[in-house]
Amino acid sequence: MERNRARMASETGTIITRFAPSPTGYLHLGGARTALFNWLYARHHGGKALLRIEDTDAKRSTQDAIDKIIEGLDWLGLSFDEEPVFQSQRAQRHAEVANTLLANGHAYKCFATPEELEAMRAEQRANKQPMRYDGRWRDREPGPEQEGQPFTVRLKVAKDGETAIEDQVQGRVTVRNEEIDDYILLRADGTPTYMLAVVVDDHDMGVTHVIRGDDHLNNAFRQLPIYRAMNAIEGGWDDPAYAHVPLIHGSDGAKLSKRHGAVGVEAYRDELGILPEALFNYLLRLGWGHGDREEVTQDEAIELFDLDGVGRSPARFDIKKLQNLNGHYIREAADARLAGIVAGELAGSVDGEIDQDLLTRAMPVLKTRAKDTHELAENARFLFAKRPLTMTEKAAGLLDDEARARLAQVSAELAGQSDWTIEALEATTKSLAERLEVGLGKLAQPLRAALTGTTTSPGIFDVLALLGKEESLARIDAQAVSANPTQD
RNA sequence: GGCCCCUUCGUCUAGCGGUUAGGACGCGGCCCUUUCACGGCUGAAACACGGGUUCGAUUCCCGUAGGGGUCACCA
Repeated sequence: MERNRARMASETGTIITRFAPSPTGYLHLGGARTALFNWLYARHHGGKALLRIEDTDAKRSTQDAIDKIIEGLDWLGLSFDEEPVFQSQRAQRHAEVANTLLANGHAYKCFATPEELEAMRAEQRANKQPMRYDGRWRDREPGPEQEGQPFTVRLKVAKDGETAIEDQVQGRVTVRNEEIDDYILLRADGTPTYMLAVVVDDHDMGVTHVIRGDDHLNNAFRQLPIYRAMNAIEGGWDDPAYAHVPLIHGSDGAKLSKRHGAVGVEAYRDELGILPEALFNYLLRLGWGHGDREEVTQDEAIELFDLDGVGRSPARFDIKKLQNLNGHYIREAADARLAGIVAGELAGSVDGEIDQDLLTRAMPVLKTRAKDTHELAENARFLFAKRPLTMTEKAAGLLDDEARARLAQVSAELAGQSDWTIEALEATTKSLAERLEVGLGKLAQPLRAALTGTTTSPGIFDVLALLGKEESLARIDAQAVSANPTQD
């Protein structure tokens, strides 16, 4: 695959990005945004967005995590090109590159034991020296005593000069080469380290733009020497372009933790009732801006997104803004789709069948009143309530004798109503209020309590129309006579 | 601790030498109104600090402070 694709990419100028999560948990917000930016950059430039699962740590990687990540990406509407690459399956190729490096003098064998290295670090720590490998095997030939001993393969990094990258987000960043130690490429058991694997995989996959969290910024300076060494040896290993995106912090400014956001994206759907397009939009605006644009659809995002719109400072996660955006997208969403979601959420906690058609018809007046799908479902619950309705405390308090008497009058009036439409119902009720010389509220609030069991709901005429004449009158009549007649 | 990055309203951001420093969320007020929302109008709210450069700095440079990241035979 490898070289062909790499060559093809550089020759055609096709932009190739990749999202490379390690499947040790779920797809959290930070990962989702990194995935989003990679995806958008590729789509905007007509390139390819690839997915690579960095599962080389067998102890921590699980199939469940892999499924969760892919599900999460899918839910957000991010579809990647080609089948995902599993890093664990490429160990041989990684070793091959390490050996090429070794054979060409760009890497060397190190026989230091883990214990020895730990002692070295302890000493550096005690002397307040920077902690890094001291190069003790860099220029040393193994003697007879090393015969048959385990060794690691380390990259031979230039000791003088400096390395600079033109980061697409952070700008020019320079690090002195002495800061970069001869890190391990191949472990004593012959398996590749992450640092080697990313470079080899990115190269072989033809990745032209490495867009990732800026916790990897320092890694760029460690990874670049591999590209340069391989380029010197066999050519075709051009430096990729880098874009290090600032991390997302919790609302308290600290690193994202389980407390605030380091949960899988599916939790936003299941626990917070968030729509994928809302999270998509929110994530996009977290760290990226385009003038005054706030509400951006997926298609618009593809059109507008570019790396120069990405900010350099870390952003805090703000649930309030996400919820506001979610409310916006709920109002935009198709009624039938929302009805489907709500039916799913209500299933099991509602007696009898859930009439999705009724739900769909109710959606236009329901969706302006919810900022998440849970709230939407709760607000729809009255549609399926069974008589006698359970009253909230406020609703019960509202239904005093006077209110009940009014309900009886309304019932009598509405019983003769043949045209059960919002307009007709409104006209009838208003004229009744006028005749009784009371404000409409005096009739509407008791009606609301009787019809929904609560004091807040969509417009009362909408409710009447939705419930239909028979059910409406039944609910009204159930409350029109005092449930607890005064004993006198 | 070494190295690297960051710093405009509480939060997300626009700004790319000269602006009444703009928008959005949140917050306050008003309007709409049968409740709750939605919607509309409106108000309070920011250039971290100190030096430079410049006729002029939010904007460019250098410090300081604060925040973050990273220093494994993890990824």
